[in-house]
Amino acid sequence: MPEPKRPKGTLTIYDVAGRAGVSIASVSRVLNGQGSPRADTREKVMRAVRELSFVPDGAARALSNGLKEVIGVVFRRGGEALFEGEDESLLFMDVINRGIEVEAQRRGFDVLMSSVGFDDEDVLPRIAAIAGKTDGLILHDRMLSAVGIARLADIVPIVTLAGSPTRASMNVRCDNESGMRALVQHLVIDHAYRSIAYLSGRADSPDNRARAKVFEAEAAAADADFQVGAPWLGNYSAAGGANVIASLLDAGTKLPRAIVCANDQTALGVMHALGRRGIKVPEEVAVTGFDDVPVARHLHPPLTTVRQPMQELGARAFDMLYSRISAAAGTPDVVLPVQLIVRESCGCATNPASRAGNASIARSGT
Amino acid sequence: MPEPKRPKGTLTIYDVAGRAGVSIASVSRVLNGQGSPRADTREKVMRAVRELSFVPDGAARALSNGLKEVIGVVFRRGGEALFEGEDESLLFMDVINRGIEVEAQRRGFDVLMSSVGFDDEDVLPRIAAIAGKTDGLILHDRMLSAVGIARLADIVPIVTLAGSPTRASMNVRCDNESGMRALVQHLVIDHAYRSIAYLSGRADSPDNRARAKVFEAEAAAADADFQVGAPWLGNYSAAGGANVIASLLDAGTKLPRAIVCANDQTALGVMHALGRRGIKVPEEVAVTGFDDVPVARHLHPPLTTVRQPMQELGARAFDMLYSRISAAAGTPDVVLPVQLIVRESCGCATNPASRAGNASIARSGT
DNA sequence: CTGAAAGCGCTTACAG
DNA sequence: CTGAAAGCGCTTACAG
Repeated sequence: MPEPKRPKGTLTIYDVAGRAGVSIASVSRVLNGQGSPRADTREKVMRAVRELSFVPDGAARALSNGLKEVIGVVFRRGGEALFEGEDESLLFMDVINRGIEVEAQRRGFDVLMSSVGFDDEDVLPRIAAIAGKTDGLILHDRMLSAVGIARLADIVPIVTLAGSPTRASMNVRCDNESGMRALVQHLVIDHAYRSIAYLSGRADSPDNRARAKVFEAEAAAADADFQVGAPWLGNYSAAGGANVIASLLDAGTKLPRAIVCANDQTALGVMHALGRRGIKVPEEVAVTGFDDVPVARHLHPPLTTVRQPMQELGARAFDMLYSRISAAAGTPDVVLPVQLIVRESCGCATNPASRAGNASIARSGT
Repeated sequence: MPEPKRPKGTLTIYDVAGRAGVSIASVSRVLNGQGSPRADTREKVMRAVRELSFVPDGAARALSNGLKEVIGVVFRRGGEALFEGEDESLLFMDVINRGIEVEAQRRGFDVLMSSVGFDDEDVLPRIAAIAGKTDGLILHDRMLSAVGIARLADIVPIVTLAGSPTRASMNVRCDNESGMRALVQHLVIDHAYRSIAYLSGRADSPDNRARAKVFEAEAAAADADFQVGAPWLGNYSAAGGANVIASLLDAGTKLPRAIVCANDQTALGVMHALGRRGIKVPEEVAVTGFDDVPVARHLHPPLTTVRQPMQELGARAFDMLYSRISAAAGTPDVVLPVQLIVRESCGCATNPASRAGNASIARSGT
């Protein structure tokens, strides 16, 4: 006997119960593996579920048991004009998000991915709406003020990325200090460069501040000439890096022997700007990045940088959120180790046998 | 007077109503802009909402009005062993997903991103669970059989990507036919290559079948020697492409003058394999891709390929789903135009003034 | 314009 | 083990 197809087909647990000849409570128990339903009860229910292709409504479920099994991830998108060679998809956020998603899946959680524009002013209402649809939030770098975080933290647990923990929220970040220390030491000690500059990221970024601080300390410790601040202010974008170089060159400034960029994107812009002026990297000016984005190994020369475990960063962020959701516990502050990746843009030698693609050995120029 | 902080803090619309001295209906109306609440009613409600940092629960809302304002996106992740230089983040899925998300946001929808492993067998239950949490589904290439789609389509509207529409689902895809036609004609006519092969993608992929078919037709029409099938079976991965070349070379086979790869990833693997054997691209063998992934312009030589409007593909997919959700209407089948991107791997000349990064002009080798 | 009340589709004590 | 019933936090006719 064909089923009387309901027009707007919302099949409910009542339909299943009716067809199986049991109560809705039994259907629910079978579906969720609660209690110990009798074998034949289970059979009847499963058959009805199969025949009807029944799928329980997530909203009803969430409302009933207070768990949506969804977390939200919020990040900034676009904003800076795209620079040639700079593609949004090389942004490391994607890798972090992938890490979050994979880990979430292990726990049966799904992930609401939501981006907000770089210049959007009042993002709190938007993030609040997401909070209402989820059990917890992971916020990428510089999404919300401490006040905004505190306000939302009353609604759902929050983990921030590359920030710092607050009274109300947890944080995961990478060990900028060790990474920058290794990088600067490589330049001023291994390569013995005596003049060196730090081309910054956004001034308000905690990552940037941490990197700048260690840069100064290590350069000073090695007694190298170093430059930071005023003319060297970038914004994490390739265009920002390129602009700084262009301005300095236009002003007739002599460049230092090595330029430490706040991130890979900036380094990309710097290398491009140097290339346009015919300045050779690394022969005349060495350039380094930070992040190890996928394209870093494909640059000319391949970029020396610091690799952050981005996928793990995402996974850890989810773990922290999950333990907070399920157990109201969780470490508030986690710092992940990083790794110096020596390629060629720092001036290191080349392995002519290998094409681009290796971690620490790659061929420079031709 | 300090609020008596509820331990597990779930603030509800009742709390707001109480504080504002109105009914929950009024709170709801103010919050949703329904009806015409009096100015002072609105005031009182908004103040209470602000003071309490109230955020309505998405699950309750969804259950009540039958709209979750969430759509699901499902795609395959990982699987193929990563090849050097091949990074997951260059997969074009990310770009498509970005397109979906941006468009969804315009409508106030959020996006549940969910990946399943490449080799996961029984994905239907997992996708069904996602269907239960959303108002509609966008399925990337080859996620579900027609039967699986039909089953889920009773629950939520479905848009597939790069497939074909079914009685129950809609589809968006790019115009493989025109793209491949332009590409092959460029090789056999503009470059006058007389021998040419198609290194395929996964045999079960609709995109692959469409591309293969046009390849054959155009090569035959130009009276060129062409090879397809048996030894030329790839799987869309760089490793797959490299393996085909290695096997052919090991078997002493003479390669054709040009190799048309099913996608950019495959071309990446092919170029790498050729490089290892000292075979020059494009001087000895020309290689082309399909997709125009971000890294394509950074290869050596820059890859000639066909650009698909991936971001727009995603946006259109959402639009189709949205009109189906909100109006029960929607075109079931959309085909988007593509563009031939001529760089250097096909044998085209170079513009020495520009470094990598331009669309159709870039410098080959050194 | 506003409030009391029903209902959205589940889960889960509570009896039996 | 199983069923009747309450309740999760909203929205929305329906009266007033």
